[in-house]
Amino acid sequence: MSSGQRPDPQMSRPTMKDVAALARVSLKTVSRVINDEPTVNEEMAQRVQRAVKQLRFQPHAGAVALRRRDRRSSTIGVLLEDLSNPFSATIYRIIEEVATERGISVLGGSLDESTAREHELVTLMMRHRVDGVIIAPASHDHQYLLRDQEAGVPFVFIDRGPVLLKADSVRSDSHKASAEAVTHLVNVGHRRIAYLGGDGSIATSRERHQGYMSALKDAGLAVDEFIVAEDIVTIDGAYERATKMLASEKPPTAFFTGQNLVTIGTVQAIREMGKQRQIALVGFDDFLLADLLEPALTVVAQDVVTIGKVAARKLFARISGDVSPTTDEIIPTRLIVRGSGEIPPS
Amino acid sequence: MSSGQRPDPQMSRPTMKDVAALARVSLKTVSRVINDEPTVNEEMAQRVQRAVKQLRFQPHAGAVALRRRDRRSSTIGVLLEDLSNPFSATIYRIIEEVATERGISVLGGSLDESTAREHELVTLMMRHRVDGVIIAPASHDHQYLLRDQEAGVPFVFIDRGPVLLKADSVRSDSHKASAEAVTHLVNVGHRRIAYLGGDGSIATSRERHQGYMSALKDAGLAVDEFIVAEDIVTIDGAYERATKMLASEKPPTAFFTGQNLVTIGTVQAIREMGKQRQIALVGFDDFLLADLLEPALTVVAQDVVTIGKVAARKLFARISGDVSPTTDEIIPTRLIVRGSGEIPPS
DNA sequence: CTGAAAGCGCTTACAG
DNA sequence: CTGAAAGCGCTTACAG
Repeated sequence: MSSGQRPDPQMSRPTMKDVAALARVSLKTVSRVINDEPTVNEEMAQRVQRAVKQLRFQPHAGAVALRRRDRRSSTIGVLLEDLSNPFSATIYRIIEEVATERGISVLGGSLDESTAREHELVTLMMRHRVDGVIIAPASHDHQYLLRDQEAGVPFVFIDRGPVLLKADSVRSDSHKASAEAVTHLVNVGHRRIAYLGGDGSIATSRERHQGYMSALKDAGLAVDEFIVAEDIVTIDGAYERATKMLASEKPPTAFFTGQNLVTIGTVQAIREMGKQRQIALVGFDDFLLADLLEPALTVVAQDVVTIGKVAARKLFARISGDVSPTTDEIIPTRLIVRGSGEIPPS
Repeated sequence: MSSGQRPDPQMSRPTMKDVAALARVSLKTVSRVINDEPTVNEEMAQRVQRAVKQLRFQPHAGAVALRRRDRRSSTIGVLLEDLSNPFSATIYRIIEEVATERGISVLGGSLDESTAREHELVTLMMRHRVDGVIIAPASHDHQYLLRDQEAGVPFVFIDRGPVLLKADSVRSDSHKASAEAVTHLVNVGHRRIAYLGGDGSIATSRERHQGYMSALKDAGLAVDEFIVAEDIVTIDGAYERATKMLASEKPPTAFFTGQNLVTIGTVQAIREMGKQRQIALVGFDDFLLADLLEPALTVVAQDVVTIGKVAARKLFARISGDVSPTTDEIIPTRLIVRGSGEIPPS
């Protein structure tokens, strides 16, 4: 019955009990040494250290979490839109960085704009008793998180704020950034500026659309619904809409595109008509190679690194017991002028 | 002392005990219902179901794992080079997909080509008792994993094979793909083809370099070390080396670049000298927008999606008890002809 | 079919 | 300073 035997096909790993036996001390003493409690006899401590090394003992994180007073699992959950897209991937990476420094592991998940998937993944995270969650939600009602919040799990919202829930959030000012981009085009002389944006049910998409609208209004320009599209979710979709607009009788002289994929599809459309030197374009979100296109792409860029860092720090502060009022951090965006947005109307 | 009370500042979550009390059955019966064991009286089962709903009970994954005979934690570890780069991010996403279908959570980590970080993160994963690991290793000696392997944790290597360890692996044939790319340039008429590659200590980089060498040899061409660089790790580094080569007395007429960032830096260098219509270029790895450059980029593309899927399936097969001999899956690459690789020497 | 007891691998609270 | 007992939230093995 000693744990040195292996009844299973798979060898069992050493436990604290094995360490205690080898070091000829009690379980509790091993626990003390492992957790760096100072009140241990030097000689015993060394025996324990040696036994730990010899057995290559690694404490079972699950068992530790189960028994600890604070029930910390040393894991956090990070739920983003799609970990394969550059925005989500960068955010994840930054959070991972901050977490690893603290010995915390990260459970990651992609929501794909699906409320159902969000619910599933949150449930899964809760079963794992993560210490906190950073989420770019797909859903539009976050009351369901209240229960877990009250159970002590902090949630930090990223990119999109919480709805019907009080929680910290970190994001860019989409409205202002979009207005800035459109105003930039107005200043270059454009009067007929198209908007192509992503799924209008997403808060950030709506804000970008509204930023476009208010910039037009401020410039005294009327909105022409024919050159406004806010339901584009693929590169091809953007390509088609942009092509249609450009081929119309009254084509736009400039585009503001509210999302990465939309920007790419629009570039393709403009390029295919050979109009890349006539039609202006400003895109939301920067991406690798944007500066290698011809003309290079003018964009409003989010400060993705800062968003991730601020969110991670906020989460860890909450986990460490920070109970100050929730905050809504707005991270500044930056207009990067590269050429495509400075083409005057012809 | 009932768990309905909350001595802590943070409310405690309902446990199976609470469910049992509310449903007026034993713990074991609740366990049976939750685990879909069939031998439960219909009426009791319903009482349990109702109690579970009412309390919004979620089983504690850690406690379950601790007690299960097989000790499954329902988590896997995914350790890749850098989750913010498109290759790693796509792989992660695919694995996540396959895992989520099975109710498995994914702990992700970036190794950044650091052996130390690899060791740390593997240790962390082992503490969490992950059921298996998919790893694109930074280290060049994987014996240290033997212990965990024997303890029943399957490892699937991705992108790079295991060294001094027997384990499954899934990757592209870097050597063959590179040779193909270089031969393509030879067939276009090039006799002076430069190689710019990433960190030569990485196995895949070495294979790409060797593929370049053997293609030259097959074509009866001599190697000129001046136009070979295999220690480039940044876009700027590639830019500088390419610029230097192009500015030399005997510049190359074509480039084969062994990695994404290197390709981008080389494009910048060629472009800045205004030679994008004279100098040919084939890159290893495809990327978004490669087809929007002028000329569009010819690349050898890895089938990232298949690599991820095959690795994930292999891991889950192992976790489910597959004990067949280890395999080394080679996923075919594809030469995508777009223009930059078909420019003849001038 | 149902339940009381034991125990997974640890930490806690309490004696000595 | 050290250790024996209890218990975290579950499943297992075993009676009834």
